[in-house]
Amino acid sequence: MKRSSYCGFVREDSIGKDVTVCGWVHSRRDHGGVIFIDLRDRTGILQIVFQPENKEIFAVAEKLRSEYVLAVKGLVRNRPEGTVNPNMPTGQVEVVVAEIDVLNTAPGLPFEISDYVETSEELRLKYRYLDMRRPNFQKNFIMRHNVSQEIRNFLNIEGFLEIETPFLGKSTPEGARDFLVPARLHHGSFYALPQSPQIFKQILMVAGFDKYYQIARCFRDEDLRADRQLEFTQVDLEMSFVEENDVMGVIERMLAKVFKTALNTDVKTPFARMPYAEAMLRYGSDKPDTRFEMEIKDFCEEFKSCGFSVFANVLAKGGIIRGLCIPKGAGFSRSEIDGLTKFVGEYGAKGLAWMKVTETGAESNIVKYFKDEEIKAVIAKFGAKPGDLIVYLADEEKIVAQGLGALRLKMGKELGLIDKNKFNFLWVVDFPMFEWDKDEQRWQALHHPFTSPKDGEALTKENAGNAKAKAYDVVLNGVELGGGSIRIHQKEVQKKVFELLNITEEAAKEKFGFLLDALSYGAPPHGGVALGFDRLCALIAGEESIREVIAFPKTQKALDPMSNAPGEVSEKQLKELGIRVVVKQAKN
RNA sequence: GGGGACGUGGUGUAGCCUGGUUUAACACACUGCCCUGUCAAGGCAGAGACCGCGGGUUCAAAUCCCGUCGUCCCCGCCA
Repeated sequence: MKRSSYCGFVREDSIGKDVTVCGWVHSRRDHGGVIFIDLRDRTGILQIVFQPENKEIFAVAEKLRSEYVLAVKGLVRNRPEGTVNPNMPTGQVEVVVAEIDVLNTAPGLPFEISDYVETSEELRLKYRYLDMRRPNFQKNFIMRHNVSQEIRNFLNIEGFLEIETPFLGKSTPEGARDFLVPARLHHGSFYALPQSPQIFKQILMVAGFDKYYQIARCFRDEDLRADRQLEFTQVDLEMSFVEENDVMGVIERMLAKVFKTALNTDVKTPFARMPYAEAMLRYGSDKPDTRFEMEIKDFCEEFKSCGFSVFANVLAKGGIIRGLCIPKGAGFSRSEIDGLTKFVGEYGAKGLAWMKVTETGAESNIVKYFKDEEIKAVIAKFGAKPGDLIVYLADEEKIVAQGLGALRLKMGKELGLIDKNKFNFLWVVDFPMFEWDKDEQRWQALHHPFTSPKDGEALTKENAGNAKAKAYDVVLNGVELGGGSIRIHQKEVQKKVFELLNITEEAAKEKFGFLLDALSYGAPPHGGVALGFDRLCALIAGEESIREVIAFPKTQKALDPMSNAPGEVSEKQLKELGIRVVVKQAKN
């Protein structure tokens, strides 16, 4: 039997015609005299009917079980009056089976294939081929395909060229841990899988390809999270003879197109823009979720001469005091507030000061240390109402911002302040060039070492902390969708940046001398951006984890329960690679 | 490297705090039978777990303690 239609495509216009459909038995409803089967393929579910008049076929139908694979031929007809199912796209019609081929059978399943039943992550990954049969999952993957095609179409029309860059490259000194691949022909040497196509795409600009893109797999050997996998996909692009606005404009138009196609949502362009410093102050994050207010406020001024020694000491040491007003939080119990304290402790905060706003002022165990006008100033700054809870962190700026930022998000979620139907796009701009690494006592590139400073920035040790970069991150609903920058195209500027980063000339030459060489041969001004494609798809699908939009992801411990990767290899393989010692992890 | 949550028939959970009256309960799935219009079908009957694994406490452990393994979330890390 040759398939004439997908299940999901059999609609009213097929009524009166014969169709042949193929698929899996999604469910079977045996009424004794009539048997219904929901036949499922990637396009949807179609009801097929077996009636007892056709004894031979009816006997076959009685033996069908979940996930058997069928080909059936029959007449499409309107369902009898009163039996139309308005919840199904194909609910108006049904196929009366005249011929059937049972193409395959299946044993009892390890879990139900249903959008209604949650199964443990491990089982789902072990039987990923069954997990992926779930209609929601299929929908996610069809969406992912459509989004990637929309991106390709858009970029093609805008004049971008798709060019592939190598997976086997050279290990780079900064950034994430590389995956290494031993070189069989050069014992003792290793290729590295790319963390991103960054250097290659810049060299493509030097080569004159002007507008490049690639939907590229990237690899980072770091610990996994709900939004991080060892390998992930980036929409990577780079352009020549452009400035920040040009690159940002491409991304805005592209994302607007994608959201229109995928969700029929109109995205307003241009996106809002917020300087990095403002994002850190108001939201305690470089990827603010602006779907709800509850902003952080600074109280260094209000408390500069307060009588609370904890605050005074922090200020004296150059720290800061900021606070958050939790609406109706005064009802929190002491242990709930202890929970909040523990929560901000994860971000390095040593404590959490708090006061409950009352009709007359505020109350808590520390209120006595403050003057009335200090408390009034705080309440006025927040516009706080009686019944609200105000919490403060006092510490070095990074800890305060991160702690309150995380607390803001947690409270926003728990208090239901977030409108899930909103898509708030935002550019975070004016990033600093460098960030001081306390542990290593040196400047680190906030973005990457090829990021151009703003015009006229002095690249001196004294100004390193103030220098701003031509860098931009695109944020959606508190998720960092991607980021990019205008790159350094002049050798002299690059040299200065390396100096500040403490990368010696030799080290720079050794690690990416080929990029520096390339830049010296007439590099055009250029810049680009990379978007996390998995994160984008997860947001569109409304999924919390990118695993829901990746076909074969790894577990949190970086394992694949289906293939059992990673696995041991033979002595012979190791010998060929010139690897002599196998270090096995000790049992304890 | 660190913190937290979870682990009970095939699946999802309850029971665990306050150990014994649990022959470990419920729902879904599964098997058989009934049923000619269901669609997360319905009815009846049935099979199926010694409670992740190891050790300890106790007269007695799914329940308390220690360890271990696995899954997830978070911090660190991810330029």
